[in-house]
Amino acid sequence: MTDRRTVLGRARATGDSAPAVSPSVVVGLNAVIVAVTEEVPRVLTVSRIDRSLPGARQADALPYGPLRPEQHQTLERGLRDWAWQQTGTRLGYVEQLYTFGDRIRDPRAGQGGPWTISVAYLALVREQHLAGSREAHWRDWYDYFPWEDWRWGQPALISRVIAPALDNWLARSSKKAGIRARQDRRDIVFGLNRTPWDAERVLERYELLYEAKLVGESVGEAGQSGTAELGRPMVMDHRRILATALGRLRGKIKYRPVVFELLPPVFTLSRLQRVVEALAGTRLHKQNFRRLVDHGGLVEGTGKFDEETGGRPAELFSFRHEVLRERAAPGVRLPGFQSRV
Amino acid sequence: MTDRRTVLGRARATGDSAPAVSPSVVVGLNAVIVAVTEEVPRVLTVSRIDRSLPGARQADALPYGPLRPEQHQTLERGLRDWAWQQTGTRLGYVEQLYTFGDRIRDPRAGQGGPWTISVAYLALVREQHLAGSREAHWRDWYDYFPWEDWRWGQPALISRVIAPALDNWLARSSKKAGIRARQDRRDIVFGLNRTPWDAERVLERYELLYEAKLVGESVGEAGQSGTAELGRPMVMDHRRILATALGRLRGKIKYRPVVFELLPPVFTLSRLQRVVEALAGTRLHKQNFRRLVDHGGLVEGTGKFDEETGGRPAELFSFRHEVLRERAAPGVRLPGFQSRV
DNA sequence: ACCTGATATGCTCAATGTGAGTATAAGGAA
DNA sequence: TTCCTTATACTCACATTGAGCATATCAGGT
Repeated sequence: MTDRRTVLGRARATGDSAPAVSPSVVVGLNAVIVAVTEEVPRVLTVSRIDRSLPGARQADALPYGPLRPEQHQTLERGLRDWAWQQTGTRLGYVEQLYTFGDRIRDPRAGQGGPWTISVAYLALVREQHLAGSREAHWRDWYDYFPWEDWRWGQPALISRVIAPALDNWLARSSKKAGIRARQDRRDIVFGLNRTPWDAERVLERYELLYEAKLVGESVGEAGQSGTAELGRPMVMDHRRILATALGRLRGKIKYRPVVFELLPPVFTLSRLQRVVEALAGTRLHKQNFRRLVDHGGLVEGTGKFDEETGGRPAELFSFRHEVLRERAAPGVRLPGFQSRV
Repeated sequence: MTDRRTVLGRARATGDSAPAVSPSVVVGLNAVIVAVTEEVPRVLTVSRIDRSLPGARQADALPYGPLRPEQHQTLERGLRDWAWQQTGTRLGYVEQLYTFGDRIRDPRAGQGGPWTISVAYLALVREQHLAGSREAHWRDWYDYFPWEDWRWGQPALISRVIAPALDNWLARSSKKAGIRARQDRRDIVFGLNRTPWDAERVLERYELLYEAKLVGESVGEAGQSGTAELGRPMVMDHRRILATALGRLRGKIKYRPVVFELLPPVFTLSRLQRVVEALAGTRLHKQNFRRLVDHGGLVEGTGKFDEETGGRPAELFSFRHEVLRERAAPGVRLPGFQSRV
């Protein structure tokens, strides 16, 4: 108690009144820039050298840069700046995701070494060409998380690789109770043993694989079996950030009309549905989906038609901005899905 | 283009490979610690000197402290540490809220002055006595946001003070279109003109009042009319952080069983309902509420009864932890409410 | 013992929303 | 024309929700 009081005094002197400068903290800004082209959701990455890999190999990274206090007005503007400089992309819709700050995230930082805390953002853009940047690439985000795409049924990878590997992992627990706990966790996050698949648990799934040392980032120097299949690795903890973004986006489309940030001003309902399906990683019931967005006032027909469908021409729709005023929290709820088309 | 490339080169050299130290960034940790006692939701605050106020007056602040890289293992642990030192409270459930980082948030920081970015957390604790701390206080959070409590109908404050003041504000806009836009915004966030009240828009409401210079923090030196009524002010941007926390919590109780963090292990359904109502700021239909939590598998009866009710004794219930395994995202959905009891 | 007032708990019913399927429309290609 | 494809309309059973009525069980007063 006395001790607490003492420290409290210090806190007041240094912390609140005149913050002591802690020069060893670097604030990084990371951007998860998402677009959907055709049926595939993409994320914009740059190639970087990953010093934590043996031989300092090249690997994918998210556009990243440190906050420059003397230059950036706000965190978000700093982020837009870095995204523009590194990928040539002007961001539209941007939302803050999460701030990552474990010391362990950067292996270069030892005890007392420089901390990097990273403020990660999610940005949604319309599909576009890159202005000839050689180091920036649009990549299918399911390259990083192949187990997340259930549009063609449960990915074979899960039963073939992940489930056995996790069986192995849970057997490595010493106590009976520990095994039981690991079993539960595996079933919940991967939807095994008659537990339903929850599309939003992207981060939990990645972190479980990380803990079980099944993804490249956690394998370490020696290398281990079965990692190449489990998705393309990224620099440092960038895949964790990407997983956070994916999970958040999957949750958000259900209660906010953010999908339209990824679409041109006019679109067919089929195209809208394909974009939602690409993000959610599941199939939706077509008729019910139309009923939902149409009846729900999210879109309105333009009277024009798309002749390119190869069947009956589809009407072109546009987003009804007025819903934002009418309804409290409109989004594209996900009605039942069929894992087979 | 050439310019972009050039800067890009710099970015690689300094930003990614060996981050340049930006010594003028201080990372602060803020805690919004929430408990519910009886019918009132409370937040734990400390008294601090606010240099932005004339005469450097005392004002309420959130427990706050700078991240100490040499001492704190993770951001969250740093936060728990500060909360413990400043309020004597050990935190249980903790979740990251948002990272605030505008330069303008700290008026001491001029151009090139020290930036403070603040990582804010939401913590839920059970009601408890403070261990005799003289500067920490539990306060009714509706003291800060008196317009947010609709449990006894629409607060008189809204029609008496806020609506007229906002009428004044929208008339101050120069253009016709600007007035129309302000009108829409006012109606949406405050549920005026037959727009429904959306309990989650706490931050939007506070920011609107801030912009309209109706809350203490934005009035400035001169002082202005009608600010004392519009809630207790806080230091710097802490009330904005608090608004963020309240909105987030109101949203979260609907889809995650977090309310139980605020309750003892056993409780009556009435008490559970009163806690939810206190957070949501609205009344719920009693019978439907029980049907929801009971039928939904969130709670289970213990067979014991609370005799203190003053009527028929109420059964004591406890949280069913198994529900986390069974259902994807269980929460206490808010069925219809009656603004009058 | 009986009434009153309080709270708890059980049950009904209509309205709405959701999952899943069938039917029809309108294009192109064989 | 027929077949194939995609779009769009409609139906129907079932679950969920909003709202209210009815009954149960206590305390306290008469």
